[in-house]
Amino acid sequence: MAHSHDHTVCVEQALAEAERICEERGSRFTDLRRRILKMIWQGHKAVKAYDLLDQLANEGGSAKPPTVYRALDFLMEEGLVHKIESLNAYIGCPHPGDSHVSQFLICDKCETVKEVTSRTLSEAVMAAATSADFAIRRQTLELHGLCSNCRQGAKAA
Amino acid sequence: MAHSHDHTVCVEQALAEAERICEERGSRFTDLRRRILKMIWQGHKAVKAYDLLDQLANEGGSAKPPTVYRALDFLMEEGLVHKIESLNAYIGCPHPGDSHVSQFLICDKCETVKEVTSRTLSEAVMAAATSADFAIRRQTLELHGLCSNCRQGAKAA
DNA sequence: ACAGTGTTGTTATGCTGTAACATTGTTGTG
DNA sequence: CACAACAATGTTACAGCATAACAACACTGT
Ligand SMILES: [Zn+2]
Ligand SMILES: [Zn+2]
Ligand SMILES: [Zn+2]
Ligand SMILES: [Zn+2]
Repeated sequence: MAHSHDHTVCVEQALAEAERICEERGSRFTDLRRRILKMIWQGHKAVKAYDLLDQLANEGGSAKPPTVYRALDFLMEEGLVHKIESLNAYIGCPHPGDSHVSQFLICDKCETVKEVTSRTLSEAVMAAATSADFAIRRQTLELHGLCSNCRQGAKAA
Repeated sequence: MAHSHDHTVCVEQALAEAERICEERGSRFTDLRRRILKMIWQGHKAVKAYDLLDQLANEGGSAKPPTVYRALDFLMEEGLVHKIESLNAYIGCPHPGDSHVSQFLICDKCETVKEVTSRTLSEAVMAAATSADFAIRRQTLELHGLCSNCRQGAKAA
C-alpha cells in the first residue's frame, strides 16, 4: 500500500485465510508452504522466486529451485498467490477464496502492486473477447505506471 | 489468422511498412533486423527469441543471444514488434506507425495471436486506473483462451 | 507392519536475458 | 582520401528464470 499501515495485520490475515482455505479443501498447508507464503507477504511488492530461494538458504538449510517453484505452484493453484508476468515475480492475493479475475496496478517507482477487481473492466474485457468471437480462459492484465503516492512525491520535490 | 489467407501479403506489407517507418525516422533498418522481423512474421504466432537464434544459426553463421535480443529491442522500440509477456515471445505489430495501445487474444490451441485495439476496453482500463489514482505508462493485456476457429473444430469433432 | 500417496530433497539441465568488451561498418569532416 | 565519431554486430561470459527425473521422507489408512 502507498499509505502506511500495520502490515502485520495483512500478513496474519493472509496466513489465517490460507490456513482456513486449505483446511476446507483438504489440501495441505505445510510448514514450507506457510514459510514461503509469509515471505511473499513481507510487503506489497511482487517477490522473485530466487529471492525466496535466497531467504530459505539464509534461514539455514540448502534450498534448491524446485523447492520454491513447487511451493509457488501450490500457492497459485490454491489462489493464494498470483504471478505478475511482466515482472517474473509473485504476489499474495488479498482476497483468496472468493473466485475472481484480477487486474494489477504496478508502480514502477515504489514497486507496490495493487490488485483490483473492476467489474467495468472485466465487462469490457468480456465484450472485447465476445466481439472477436474469442472464449477467454485466463487473462493477464498488468498496468504499469506511478501510484498516487509516488506522483505526489514528485510534485513536492 | 484463423481463416486461411495469403500470408505473403502480410509479410510483405509488414516489411514495407517497417522500411518506410525507419526511413521516416532516420533509424537503420539493417539486413539483420529485416531478417529477424521477417522470421517473426513467418506466421501469426508469437515467436521465441531462441527460435530466432536457431534459425539464424541454420542460415549459416554462428549467432549468439545478444544478436537476437538487440534486434528485438530495436524492433520493439520502433513499435514493429510487441512482446507477449505471458509467453516470453514476440509478435509482429500489424499496424506500426500509428501509436496505439493494444490487447492480445491468444489462442491456447492454435497459438494464433491477434492484436486488437478496443476503444471501449482502453477506456475501461483508463477508468479503472483513474479511480485508483494511478497514472498508467504501459499496459500488458493478454487474453488466453480459444479462438473461434478452434472452438468450432472442437464442436465438429 | 505395510502399501499408497503426497511432499520434499537433490542433481542436472534447459530456457530467457544481459554485461562487457572487441570488431566491423557507416557517416560526415577536413 | 584520411580520419574521427558513432552505430551496429560479434564474442565471451554469466546472471536469472524454470523444469525434468529420480531419491528420500512423511503422512494416511488398513
Ligand atoms: Zn500490508
Ligand atoms: Zn509508487
Ligand atoms: Zn497472415
Ligand atoms: Zn485457435
